Amino acid sequence: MNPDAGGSSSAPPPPSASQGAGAEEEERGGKQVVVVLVGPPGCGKSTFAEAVVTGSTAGRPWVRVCQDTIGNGKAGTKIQCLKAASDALKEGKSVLIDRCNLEREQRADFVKLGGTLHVDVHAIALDLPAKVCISRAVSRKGHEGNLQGGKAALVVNRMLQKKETPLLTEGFSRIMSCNDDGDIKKAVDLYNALGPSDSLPSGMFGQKSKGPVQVGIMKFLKKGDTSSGPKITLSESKQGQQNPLPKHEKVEAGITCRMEVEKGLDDKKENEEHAKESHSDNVGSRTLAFPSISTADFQFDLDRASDIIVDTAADFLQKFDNVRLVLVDLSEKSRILSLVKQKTSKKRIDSSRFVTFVGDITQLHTKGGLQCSVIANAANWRLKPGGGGVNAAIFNAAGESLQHATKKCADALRPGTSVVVPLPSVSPLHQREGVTHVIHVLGPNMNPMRPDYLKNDYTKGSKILHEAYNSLFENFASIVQSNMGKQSGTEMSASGGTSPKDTKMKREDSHGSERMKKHKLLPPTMTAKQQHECTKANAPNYHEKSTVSSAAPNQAREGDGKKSGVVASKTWGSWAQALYELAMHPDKYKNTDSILETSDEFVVLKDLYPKAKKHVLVISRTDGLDSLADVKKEHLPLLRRMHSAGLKWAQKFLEEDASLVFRLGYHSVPSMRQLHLHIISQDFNSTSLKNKKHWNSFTTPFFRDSVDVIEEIEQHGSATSSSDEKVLAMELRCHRCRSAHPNIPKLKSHISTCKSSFPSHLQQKNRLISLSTTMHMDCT
DNA sequence: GTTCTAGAAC
DNA sequence: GTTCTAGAAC
Repeated sequence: MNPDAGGSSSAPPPPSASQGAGAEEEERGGKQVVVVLVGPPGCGKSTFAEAVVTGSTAGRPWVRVCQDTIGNGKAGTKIQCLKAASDALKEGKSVLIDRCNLEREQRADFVKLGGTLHVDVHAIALDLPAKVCISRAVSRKGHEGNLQGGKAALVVNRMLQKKETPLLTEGFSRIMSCNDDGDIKKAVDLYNALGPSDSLPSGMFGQKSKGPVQVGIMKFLKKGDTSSGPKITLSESKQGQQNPLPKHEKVEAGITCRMEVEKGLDDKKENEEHAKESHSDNVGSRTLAFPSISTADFQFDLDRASDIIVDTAADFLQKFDNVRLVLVDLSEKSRILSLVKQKTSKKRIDSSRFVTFVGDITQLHTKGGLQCSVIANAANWRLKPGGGGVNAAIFNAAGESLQHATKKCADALRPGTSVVVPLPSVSPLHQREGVTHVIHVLGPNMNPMRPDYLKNDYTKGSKILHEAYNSLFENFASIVQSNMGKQSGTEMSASGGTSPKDTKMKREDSHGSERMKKHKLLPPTMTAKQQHECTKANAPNYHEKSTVSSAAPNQAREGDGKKSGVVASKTWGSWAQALYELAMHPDKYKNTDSILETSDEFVVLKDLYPKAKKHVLVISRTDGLDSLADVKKEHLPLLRRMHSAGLKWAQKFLEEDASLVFRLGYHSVPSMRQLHLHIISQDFNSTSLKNKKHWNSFTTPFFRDSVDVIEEIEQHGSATSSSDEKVLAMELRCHRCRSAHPNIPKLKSHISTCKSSFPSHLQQKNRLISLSTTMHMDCT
């Protein structure tokens, strides 16, 4: 086997000499090597080491140093291992370090030993799926370290949580990842074929690109306490350099930046307008400037890319108010800018909130008169400076502090993801241009000369580009949200995140994830039988429904839902009929203690699956009024009375428990038909709150405060700014302090103790109902 | 190994 | 909306 093959058919070319010891190694012409095996019990380290020691066909002497057996056949110490390795090296042998070495610190001494003795150090990461390692470790017999059976599963688990992927920066000249038995065999063959004076190319090999990972959660893990718990480095993919903009496209001196593509006085005026607005409204702190991702050196099709930019930007702007996006390109002839501009106007996106800009992204303020505190960088996977284009320009303009700050945030980037780097105030880009954050983004590559070439697979490519922009915008929103938190009185009507700098992530201990003890649910509104009967009785007529107008439900009920011109855009499932049935026939259910109040207009019901200590519904009895989409001006009196009824019940609950805080509101897209107002206490202390959708439906813009809905209908005649269901998939954030949490149990554990005050926008317009607000209301 | 999520079915 | 469960994550 040719050692240059790198042991993996998908291996990228070795990285530049500056990354490893490549050039040096070649000069030395190959010599001994220390191979540090990295992997949990059960990954096959010993088998690997034995296979190399006994199977070497090229005459290189190997020694296996195994901590499990080094103490006269029994487990020994790391010091013994170091001594044995050192002795073997001095005898001219190469060494395989057979111990877990999962943490950087655990393997550092072996790397150092290589340095002291001028021997190359390789890492072989045996990255088999955890469950494979566990099942092997559990079922093995006669293990040298006596780690087998049930105990092994625990140990493997604990170890894997602390795993730190080996990095070249630790001092390894070569890192090879084996993700399955095939990879392992290739690696063994490679080392077996290594003669005494052969050397292997340096760099990273065999990294498997992992499937999509939710960026918010990645951020959470990345930002988390570094002393314990799981860590994910972003170094598990490979990408090449990206030169997003051709170097020859220099900006003219004098009038460097222009709004849009055409020159002229009008544009200059427009530029000045923007600059003025920026200063007066502080819009700069809510502006993201970004280059087109992947369309330059990564050769992504411009037409497709412009579609994706416009789509993702439109989605984003719909979700978040008070933010502005600026697509920047150096050339006034930029095709991507004109395509985007064209498509933006077709889509009727607010032109003040999404603009294209010709100019240098590193001089937007000084040369373009544009305030943008956040800029995006079309980064390379290593997050290194250089490579030309935007990446080089930004790293140059920002100075060394950006490199250091970047290093603190991430080691590398996967295509389709981004990472926020707070720009230190010493950076010239910060001081001169007012840039406070740089978001590095990596898009898909369609350039055969670059790594991770997607071979014209635009299905995959488009998906990754979508992910890249979504990730960029989400990270931008997090920064804005965090800034808003600091500036009292300013609002951004969306949930977002906080920047890594501002969020102190607490990592809950395992007890935090303990499931809550189950307790008996409230008596059901309807028995299963009753529900079934109601469904059966009405099902033929109820299955199709248009949410377009209030007339549609009636139509659907009258016939088969296929009346001419009516396109059913939402189907209510049989389970979604319960509230309708109750609203139409409350008498049938009056004996259940779930019904608190009935009037001609509404029914007040304890939620069958309360998502908080107190959670009731005020259900409208108007036939055909199913969701906010159906609500018109004529329904305002009803909405106001529903609100008053809700308020009354909240006050009643406050008399019982003064510590509660309530919100009254509607779901943007309800799951049950028949318009219903939620009155829910903000403790969210309930076993029925089980998943992300539950949480986000009450803590993101998906939850529409009743006061806002009423105001909106008063002003516009309809509830226009309803959020779509996409926000339900957003990362989990505390509704008080906005900290992010990796899963529901951890989130619930956090909110049970979080004492932060509520975000400022909730504290306005009586969106929150507490004892103090009701007392205030009584007085006025 | 257990915990947790997310998609399908209802 | 919930329940169930496969499989991903830990």
